[in-house]
This record gives sequence, structure tokens and C-alpha cells, in this order.
Amino acid sequence: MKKILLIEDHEDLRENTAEILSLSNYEVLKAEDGKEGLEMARKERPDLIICDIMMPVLDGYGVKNSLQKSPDLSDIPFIFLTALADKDDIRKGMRAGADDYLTKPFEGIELLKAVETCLRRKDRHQEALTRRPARDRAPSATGDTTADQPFDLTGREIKEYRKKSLVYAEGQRPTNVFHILKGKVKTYISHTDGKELITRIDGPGAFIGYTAMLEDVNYRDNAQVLEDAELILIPRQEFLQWMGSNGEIVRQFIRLLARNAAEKEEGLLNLAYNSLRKRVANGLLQVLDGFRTAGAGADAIDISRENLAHVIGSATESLTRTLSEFKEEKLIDIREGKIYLLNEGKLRNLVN
Amino acid sequence: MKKILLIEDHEDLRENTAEILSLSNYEVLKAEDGKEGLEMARKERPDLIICDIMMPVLDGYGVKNSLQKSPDLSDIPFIFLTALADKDDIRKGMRAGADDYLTKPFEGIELLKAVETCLRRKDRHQEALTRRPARDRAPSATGDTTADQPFDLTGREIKEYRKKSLVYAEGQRPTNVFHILKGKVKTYISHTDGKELITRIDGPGAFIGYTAMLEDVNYRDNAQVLEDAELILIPRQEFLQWMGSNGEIVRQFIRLLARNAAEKEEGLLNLAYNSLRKRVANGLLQVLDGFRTAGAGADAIDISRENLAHVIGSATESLTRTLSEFKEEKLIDIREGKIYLLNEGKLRNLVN
DNA sequence: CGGATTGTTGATAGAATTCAAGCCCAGTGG
DNA sequence: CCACTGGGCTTGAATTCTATCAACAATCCG
Repeated sequence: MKKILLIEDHEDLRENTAEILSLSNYEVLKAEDGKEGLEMARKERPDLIICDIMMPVLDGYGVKNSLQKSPDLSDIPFIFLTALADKDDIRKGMRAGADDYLTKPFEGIELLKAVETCLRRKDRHQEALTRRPARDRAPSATGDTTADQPFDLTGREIKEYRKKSLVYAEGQRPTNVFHILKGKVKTYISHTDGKELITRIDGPGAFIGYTAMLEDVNYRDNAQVLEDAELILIPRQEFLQWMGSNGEIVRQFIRLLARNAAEKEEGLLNLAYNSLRKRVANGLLQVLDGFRTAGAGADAIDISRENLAHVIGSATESLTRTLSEFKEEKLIDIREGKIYLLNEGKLRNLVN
Repeated sequence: MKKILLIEDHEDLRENTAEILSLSNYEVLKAEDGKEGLEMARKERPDLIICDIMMPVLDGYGVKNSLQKSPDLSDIPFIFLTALADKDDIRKGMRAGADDYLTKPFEGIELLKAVETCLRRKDRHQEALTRRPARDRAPSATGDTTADQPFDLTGREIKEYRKKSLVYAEGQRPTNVFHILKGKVKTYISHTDGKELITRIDGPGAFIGYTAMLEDVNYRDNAQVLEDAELILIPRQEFLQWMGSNGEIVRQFIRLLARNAAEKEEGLLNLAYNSLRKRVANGLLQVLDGFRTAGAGADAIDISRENLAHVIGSATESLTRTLSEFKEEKLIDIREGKIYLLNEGKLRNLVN
């Protein structure tokens, strides 16, 4: 029997909800506030947590955030309960890693459906990740997993994307991991007031969309095509099975994730303490690095000022101004809107 | 025979170095610039890359960064060659993920030693990660790996750390993963001009130092104890074997990594577009979340203004000012230096 | 060829850092 | 026991930097 932990400070709603769940043959644990809920989660390891957002002392976000810190609790499916149906709140919840969102007041049927979906999802994810599918060849005697089938992307479905089309968007459930064959794709997160921050610009050879997939949550960011692109789609199920069965691929993706985090930390430092000038310089280098893949030895940066500004988190005007400065200082050249770096070394070593 | 790719634009040095390596029975591939080097790396998959930093067109950093994007090329050991022995440059290289650094001019013996160390390291890492050690019980017939030995941390060596002592520092080679039993630990990266940015403050239950370990690079950040702490040390070898043999643990750490990256993206957005006020509010909530683990239902924030300022990437004075504002607006209370949140909801929903 | 979008430049206002000074508390040594 | 010193915290004033608003030029596109 599945155990569900219900954290809700209003007695009526709590009892009511518990009742509904019990009737559907779930074991229900009840907690009256965030703190109690956290303790209970740790002790009981429920299969699912339903949690109110607005609570005294420790609110729903706090609960979720605390759980995230323990590797063994972070993957318990989590449903937020809330009176606020504000889009921004929902996004906040999703970003915190919630699996679903129920807006009060809700019907019993809604609740049960959400619960079932979450539980099923988790099971499937786990199953996919741990199953070792039958192999063509017998497993080696040593149990060595390194030499499993290599990372084979040939002969797969290729999908073409036009410029400006969305590869995926915030809030969607990841159904594919994408591998870029051609073109450029930007990945960005959006800010409340419409501004966006580009977290990466990827070219051929890169994988995108795997983070959310691996964490088993909905996308928290968006991916949009900058230049007509061809992507290989790797379906969820297949990707997870790979990860579950092939040690080498797991290793590679773990590295990718770790590197990703490291890159982002650099970005944080950059945004926190660097002057606009330095941020622009770093941005240029970063973007160019992204463009220089494999054979495509790009030497010019050809993206809109707006996008470039969003890479470094500044206003477009500020960017333009700085670019003009750089141009005067002969650090870069601008022809037909494209930016050519004339002195990479100097750009890299700019003082703040 | 091991293949080594040497990327260096100066002919003498290139030929000279290649000679040394050849004599030691390595197969040497030569490239004259970054672009050529990249292509060759892709085609030949060398076991090690030695690369000059200062090169026309595409410099060393660019090469390394490009390689990082391919999961299957990112783990080739990488040694930088440079005339600059500047500490800052070395750090930059290490952060880019280099395994070692050779300062020109170097002796043949130095070179060979570095090469061997790197190759050996890589092998050992790989071996540890892929070996499935003999288990107490026979592997189940289905080959299911989920139920391996659980995450057992009991009965391990516990080490005590005094306040202000360093758990690990930038540039060191990770030899342990740490698990916090008691106390608080801050993790930070340092900026050229001495400023630091705190990327996390962790309390009991958290793991630290695993990112660098998993990526198999030296630490890029520092961890320092804020409050007398007790940590469990998990030795490198053991940790990697766990990861290699236990599907469940791998899953958990993958999630942790993915979540980490997501958190950092939030941080980027925060730094990029939020006002100081909002950043302070978020910082307070973030820190409090970090403190609220398990039973320790902390309700006060008790860290120095300096540290708090470094969490949000601002000047201490700016922080203090904002805190005063918050106090006046009855959002927080300050008693004996400790900060108490009076209105978490309002803090969370502050407008920019 | 208009109309729209994108890029550039100027002027201005606002925000946050920096420099400076003073306060408060704890620890130290006379 | 008390004065003294130093570190952390707070407040004030000046300065610097960057965003914003506005106008205009350039480019794209049907």
C-alpha cells in the first residue's frame, strides 16, 4: 500500500483530503506544519508528499527545498496545494521541483488523478533507469559494463527546426533529449518581468534538455532555435534505459552535469562582481566557444544584440555601447552586424 | 600504446616535445593550432591532450571549452602548456577543467611525469567507477541493481572541524566526499580581486565536494566551516566504487547534480535582473532553507554580514542598509545580530 | 517602397558601490 | 577593574556605473 504524506495546516482541509485518499486505499500520514512534515518525511519515507504552500513557520517551498538536500528524499513525488493560481507562483513551485500543482478548492477526483499520475510517473522513471534490457551479446563474465553498446546516434530520426521555433518550453514534461546536428540553439530562463537570461548557446555536438529529464521534473527553462537546426530526438524511455544499462554513458552524463554546474558557478561569479565591460568580454568569448565546434571554426559572432545582452544579463543599449568602446579600442571589429574578435587574449585578460 | 595529442603553434617547441614523448614510447599526434587540434581530437580520440594556451585563432581555453561540450571528449586528460606562471592564469586553467599545468620552459622529465600522472589518474578513476566489486550476496537473477547495499554511512570515521577551518580548497585534488553530520559549511568561489561568492551554505544531511570528484578534476571552489562541524569522510576510491556498482546511488547523485545546476540557474537569474532588495530577500530565504534541516528547525539567521553579503554578491554596506530597511518595514527583526524573519510570505513575493 | 524590426547614440535618473566615520561589544593587558 | 584596541556592524556622503527613455539610423522584408 502506498504511503502518502499530507502536510496542511488547516484542519478541515487536511482531514477532508486525508479521508478521500484513505478511501482510495492509500495510507495517509498527516502533518500540521512544515516542520512536522519534514520530520515525518525523514522517518517514514512516504511514496508521495502533498503539501500546502502557505503555512506558518515553514512554508511549502521551504519543505521542498529542505527535502531536495537529501539525495534519498529528493525524488519523492511532490504535489503543491495552493489557493493562489497565479502563474508566477506555479512557475515558482515547478522550479522548486514540484511534480504537480493543485489549486484549492479541488475536487476529489482531481486529487486522485494527480496522485496516481505522480506515482505512476515515478515508478516508470525508476523502472526505466534500473532495468538492464536484454543485450545482444551475453554480459561479460566480469560484469564489466564499460563496453556496452557505444553512444550510437546514427540512423535515428532527425527532426528539422526552423529559426525561432521552440524546442521545448518551461513547464512541459520532457519527452525527449535532443542532440544538435546542425544549427544553434539557445537555452534560457525567463524572469518575472519578461526579461530572459540565456544560460547557454549550443551548436552541433551538444546535448540539450537532459537535466530536467534526469531529475525527472518538468522543464524549468526554454530552448529556442537561433539558426535553422537539425536535431536528433532521443525518446525519454530510451534515454533512461541507456542511462540505466550503460555505465559508460552514465559516466559521461555525470561529467556533463558536473561541468554544467561548474560553468554556472563561473557565471554567478561573473554576474556578481564583474563590470559590464568584463561581462561583455566574457560573453563574447563564451558565445564564440559555443560556436566553435568540430569543423565549424567560426570566427565571427552573429547573433542579435538582444540575445547577446541576455547572455550577459544586461540591457541591449548597455551592450551596444560597450561593443562600440571595444571597437574603438580595436579589440573587436563589427562588419555587417557580425562581431569579429581581433584580440582574444586582451579580451580574456581585461581588468575589471 | 597511448596516443598523445600535442597542440602547439611554435614549431621548435612542438617538435622538441614530440620527440621527448616519442622516445618514451608514446604515439604523438601534432597540431599547429587550436582548430586543427580540435578536429584531430575528434577524429583520433587521443588518450591525453597537451595544449598551449597562447595561440592565434583559437587559444587553449577555447580548445578545452569546446571539448567539454562533447561528453565523450570531455574526459580526456588535458595538460596546459604556458609561459605565464601567473597564479590567476593557473586558476583559470584549472577552472576550465585542466588536469595539469606545465610552465614553459620545462624539463623533459617534468613533462613525462605530468603525462604519466594524468594517464594513471584517468585509468584509476575509470576503473573505480566501472568495477563492480564482489558482493556479499549473489547478484539477483534479473540483474536488477536497485537493491544494492543501501547508502550506509553509519560506523564511519567522523572528523571534527573547528570553526573557520578549511574542508577543502581550490586547486586541491579531491580525496574525499564529505557528509555533514553537524554544523554548517559554506562553499564559495573566489574572484580575482579577493571578493568571494558563496554558492551554498549547507547543514547536516548535505553532501559536499562531490562535483569535482565526479568530474575528476581538482576542486574549483572552497569549503570552509562556519560552525564547529562533524563530517563523515568518504574516501575517493570508495565513493567511486559505490557510484560504479550501485545504481540507486548513481541515480541519487545524478539528481543531486541536476538539481544543483537548476539552483544555480535560479541564482544567475537572481543576480542578473533582481534589485538588491530582492536579492537580499532571496538570500535570507535561501540561507534559512539551508539551515532548516531535519530536526533543526532554525528560525534565525546567524551568520556574519560579510558572509551574507557574499551569498548575494553585494557589498556588506549595501546589505546592511537593506536589512535596516526590512527591519523598518517589519519584515525582519534583528536581535543580538541574529536575523529573524517576521513575514516570510511578503519577503518571498517582494516586487523588484 | 513603406513599415517594421534591429542597432546605435545621447541625455538622464536611479541604484549600488566605495570611501569615511562612528558605534558597540568583546577581549586584552595594565 | 578599567581603559584600550580591534573587529564587526551601521550610517552618511560622494561617486560611479548601468538602466531607462527617447530619438534616430540602418537594415530587413514582403
